[in-house]
Amino acid sequence: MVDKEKSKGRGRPRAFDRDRALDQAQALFHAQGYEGIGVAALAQAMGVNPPSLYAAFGSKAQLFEEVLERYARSALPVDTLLAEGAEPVAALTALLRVAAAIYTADPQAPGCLVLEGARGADPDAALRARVWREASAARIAAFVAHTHAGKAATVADYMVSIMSGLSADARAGHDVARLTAVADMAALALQEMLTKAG
Amino acid sequence: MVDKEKSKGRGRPRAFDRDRALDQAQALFHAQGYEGIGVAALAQAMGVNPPSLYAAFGSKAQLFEEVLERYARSALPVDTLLAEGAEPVAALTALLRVAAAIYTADPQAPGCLVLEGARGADPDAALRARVWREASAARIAAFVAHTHAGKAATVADYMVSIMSGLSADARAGHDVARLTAVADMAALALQEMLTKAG
DNA sequence: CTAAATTTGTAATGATCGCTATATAAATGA
DNA sequence: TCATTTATATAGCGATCATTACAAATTTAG
Repeated sequence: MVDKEKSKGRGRPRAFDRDRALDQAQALFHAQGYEGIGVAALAQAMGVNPPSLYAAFGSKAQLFEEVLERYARSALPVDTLLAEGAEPVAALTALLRVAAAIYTADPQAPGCLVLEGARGADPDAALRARVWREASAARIAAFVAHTHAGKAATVADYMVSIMSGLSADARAGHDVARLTAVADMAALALQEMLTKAG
Repeated sequence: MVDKEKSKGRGRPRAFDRDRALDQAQALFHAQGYEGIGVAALAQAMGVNPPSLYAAFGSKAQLFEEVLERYARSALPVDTLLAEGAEPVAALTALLRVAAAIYTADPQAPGCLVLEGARGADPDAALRARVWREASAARIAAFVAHTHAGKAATVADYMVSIMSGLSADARAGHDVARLTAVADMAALALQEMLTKAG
């Protein structure tokens, strides 16, 4: 019984582009964090008044959830990098290096929106972000399990932990070279873990 | 010309224990984050009214700074673990394992107060926490430089990044076993980095 | 042309934010 | 004793928080 957006209904038509509004919200959430940006500032950047924001998205937390989903689905090319037949060490190393690049690509939106959101003080926002954090861990674990079933959980934990550290580095202002150096060093552990017996 | 606390002065004596008040503040900041706890709640937990808090500590940000310093000096036994003659791989591995244990020791205060504070949305608090984050990186870099001067900066970056990831894991609710598994896997990269030529 | 439906902008809600003006209480120094 | 100094508690400051009443505007259905 939840109303979904119908392309054409009866009343007054919406005066703003929902996707463009979400783009603006994503930029602000990424730059300032969930708690660092207020609804008034969000609404202004989205070119909308607060009541329209609430009518369209429900609440600040629900807006954040929609932004998180868009980001999680598009930020990292996980499905491309972790294709079924890919060599595990190379694929995971590539994922870390791409993360290092993407986390530093936009100086005004450093780090990973999901991983940073998962650490926020607001329990509602953190919970919603953690859903995607865990989804990413599960995605990596499934990939690793194809070749190293017994190590999948630990390797996935390790990957998410490394990416969380890279995200924090990016937010601390480190540049792509420093992030990449850390990513490459982290890859040494992948090599050891996945190519030696144990 | 900054007034320092004198053990005895003229006026009415302070009615609370400054150190115990800082303990309470540290517990709340650690549990809820700088932005997650308000001055009113801090004052109540410290057994003090807001004006006394401001008279004793200056501001919320300055109180946080004092808490950070206490925490940074006492949370991890860095000076013991990174003693001058210690073997680098073993010492740094031990530091990661101790961090994993400490970050999960108190379920109500998971993670590292400094590393989590350095990530907050409040620029004032984040800046003050980043001072200690960088101090830790410098401390580790100096230790590594004794034996591997050319790799000190990258290894220090790596260590801080790993610890930041472990702190995020702790805040996500992972237990000490999962954190330790990640720490041990991260140690494989230390072994590779510091015992092979390059 | 009218009624129902939906979005719009204006303006305000109560709550909480960090912080402080004010007056009183309690200590010391003269 | 009495002025000075410092800490105390009460109470409230303006600002901002997420959220929403409300009425005017704009659409389609009948």
